[in-house]
Amino acid sequence: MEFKSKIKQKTWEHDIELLMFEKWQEEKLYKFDKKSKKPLYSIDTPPPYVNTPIHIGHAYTYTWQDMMARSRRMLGFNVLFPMGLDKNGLPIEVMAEKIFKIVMHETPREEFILKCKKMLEEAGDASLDSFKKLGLSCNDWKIDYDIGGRYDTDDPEYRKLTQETFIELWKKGLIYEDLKPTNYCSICRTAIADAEVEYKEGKTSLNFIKFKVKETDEDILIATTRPELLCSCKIILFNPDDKRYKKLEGKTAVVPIFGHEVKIKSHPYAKLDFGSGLVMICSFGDFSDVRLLRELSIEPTYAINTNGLMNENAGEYNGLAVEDARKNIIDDLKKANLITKQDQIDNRQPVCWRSKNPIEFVALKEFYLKQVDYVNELKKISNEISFFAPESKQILFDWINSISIDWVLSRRRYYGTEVPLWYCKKCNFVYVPEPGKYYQPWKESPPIKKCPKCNGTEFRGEDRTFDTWFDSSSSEAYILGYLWDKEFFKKHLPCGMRPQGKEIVRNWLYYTVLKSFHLYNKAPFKDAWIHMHIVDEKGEKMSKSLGNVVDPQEILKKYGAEAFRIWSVLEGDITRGDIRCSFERIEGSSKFLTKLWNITRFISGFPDSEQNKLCESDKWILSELGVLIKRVRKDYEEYAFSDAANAIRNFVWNLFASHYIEMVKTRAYGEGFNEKEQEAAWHTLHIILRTVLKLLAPLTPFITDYIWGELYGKESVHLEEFPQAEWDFKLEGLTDNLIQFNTDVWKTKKDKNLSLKAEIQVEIPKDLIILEKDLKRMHNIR
RNA sequence: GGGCUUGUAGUCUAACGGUUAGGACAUUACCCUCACACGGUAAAGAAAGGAGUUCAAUUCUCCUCAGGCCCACCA
Repeated sequence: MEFKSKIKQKTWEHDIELLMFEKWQEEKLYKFDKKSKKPLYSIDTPPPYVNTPIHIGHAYTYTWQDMMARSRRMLGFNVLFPMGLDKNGLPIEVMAEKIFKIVMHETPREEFILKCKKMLEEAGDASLDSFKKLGLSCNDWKIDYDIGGRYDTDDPEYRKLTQETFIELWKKGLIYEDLKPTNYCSICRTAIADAEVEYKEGKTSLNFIKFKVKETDEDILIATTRPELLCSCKIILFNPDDKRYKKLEGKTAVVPIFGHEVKIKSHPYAKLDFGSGLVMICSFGDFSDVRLLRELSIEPTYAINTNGLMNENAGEYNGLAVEDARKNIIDDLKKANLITKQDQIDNRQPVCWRSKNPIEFVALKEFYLKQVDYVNELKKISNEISFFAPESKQILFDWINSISIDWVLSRRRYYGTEVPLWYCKKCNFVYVPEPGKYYQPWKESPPIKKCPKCNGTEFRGEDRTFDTWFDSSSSEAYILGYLWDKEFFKKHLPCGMRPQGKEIVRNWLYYTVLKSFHLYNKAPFKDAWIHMHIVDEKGEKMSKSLGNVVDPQEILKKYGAEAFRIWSVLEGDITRGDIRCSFERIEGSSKFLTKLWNITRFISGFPDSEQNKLCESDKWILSELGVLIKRVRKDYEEYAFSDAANAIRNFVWNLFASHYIEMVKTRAYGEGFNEKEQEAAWHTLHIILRTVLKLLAPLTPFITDYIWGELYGKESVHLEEFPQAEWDFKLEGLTDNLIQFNTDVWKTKKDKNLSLKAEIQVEIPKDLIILEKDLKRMHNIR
């Protein structure tokens, strides 16, 4: 029989990928059916920032999410796999400032917002092009199946949800406004987030200042870089192991110039070998002052105002800029002979990332969400989430354990969700509107005409926005249809899966847990998949400055999505460690696609016949296939796609192609076998191929669907169910000996310099005797 | 500085405390064997260092070293 393949070209050509994708889209292949009776599997995908061109890490992790979606679909779930874009907050504002050369606080709010919107519109779709090319099977609540129908976090609908959660939390009494020390830049005149703080290396003078001990009248030396804060000095600390100062425990010190008295206490924060070993804690010189005063329950005395000037607490330095106050106070201390020494030391000063101005802690009234009181409950709820990999759970717990203050919710920014509140101008009554609408209090009137308390008619709208994580931490509610069908939402919370990077465990994951606890008293998801990072070939972090950034578009263009996908899954598991990106290895992995392609070409030459009288070789490979199916199912259930891919590859290449196909080739051609035997081979070859295509479909959706269409189905392979072994053969025990026997024969022929077709005389081992007929033909055994 | 985490050939990745430490990519040699030279058959190549537990350790414990991540940070 002459070989005639149904498929002409010798390799998989990836040009066809985009056409296939468009066809899937037209057919609405992955349409989300909210009325489906199947159990729901929802994926709370991480919306990437729109302003960054999609990074190789996005390409990789979204591909894995797509594998979750596709495998769960085949396993019988109704899958909700939305795509979102994050369009709130600081990075957007910064980009707008850069592009339009404007400064946010100097631009009218309305105008600034319009500029942000304009910029986002232009950038939005470009970000999604790579996702499309990767073949992601996203779907959405509202849109049937169209990756362009993703959700945006700055959509009025989304912001409505954010505000609704705020209102609910407010009603539960979990939100309060309080005057607390906050990072503040006096040039930008705004509170700034920790993420906006930069550090500047520099020299500064460490001043050794004399204090008096009240009880003993002795002098002690305190080293400080911030003498202008003497007026706000609240306590003096020494290390518990510091023998020099043991005697000072509980005594009182008198602050020079200002004359107020403060306690002296031992505390491990004070270091033995720094300065004099005595440290004064002021309100507030840095983060640790804030932390310590809170820990020691000491009421702060603020010395600096929001305008960056010293206030009335600074006595004669009132009204001076911080720098000037420092100069003056040092002069005064010197005149009074109260400074014994000034050392020049290196230090890192926190500065505003934008103005490079030193940051001060000033008292600002901000909104807080309670969390400190609920740490144990949060841990309990977090324990209900299964982590992949399990070790990643610790990252969340470490963070929960480090929580010491409530969550500062409000920001003095423009492009974010507004805090939905109004204040009565007459009596200061706080009006909280009813949920169900998107409110913009800075430009709208409240939905009431009169103040319920004093009948006043004038209101002031709140002008602050939320921390963007306050938006993000409701993504699970958003995707589960909270806005459109509360019953559905209630029924399906917790969401099936939260996939995300480990670097945002402390905000995105944590805050979502926090809000879900407060609002629904439930864990937000069943599973959390926490990934590490893609690094370059040498294991270095990719960064623009190093010039080692890999653009996924380049890979997609050169090798295609399928090559990228099979590489991403054969290379390793990104939940267990960083993944190195190497073009060479992508090319290497893609050889498997060619192998699969050529196996298909071979099999496609034979009819897909029905046959019940299988030979023993057929039963053997089907036994192995049965083992593979079970294994892959388990791997898919546990998101171990890498393990599954390697198992499939190993089966296809090292068992099926190398041994089974070689064994039955002559039988399939009908040389020396009867028709029944020949048909048994055809039948088995097709069963295996069909099953392998189904097993691979979630990993490599293009090539499998293409082959499926050519050989088997009118309908897509992606509508198939996960395969089951409909046979019960148990011959997998033969495998090791079979491989060994074949290897030995090949080696013998090679050693004797014989062609593989040459006749040879060997003895077939006893346990393989059932395969005798195929083996004899395979090796041309006499 | 504190915490978490990881160290298997040039690279990537496996293996209940007992294996000749398996496989892949790259390398080398031989082979165009009618699905595939993006293939086949072979060859060479590995446990970071040290101590302990054990009859037995790549696997468990500790220390050192080297990465990675997170947090804090010199008053």
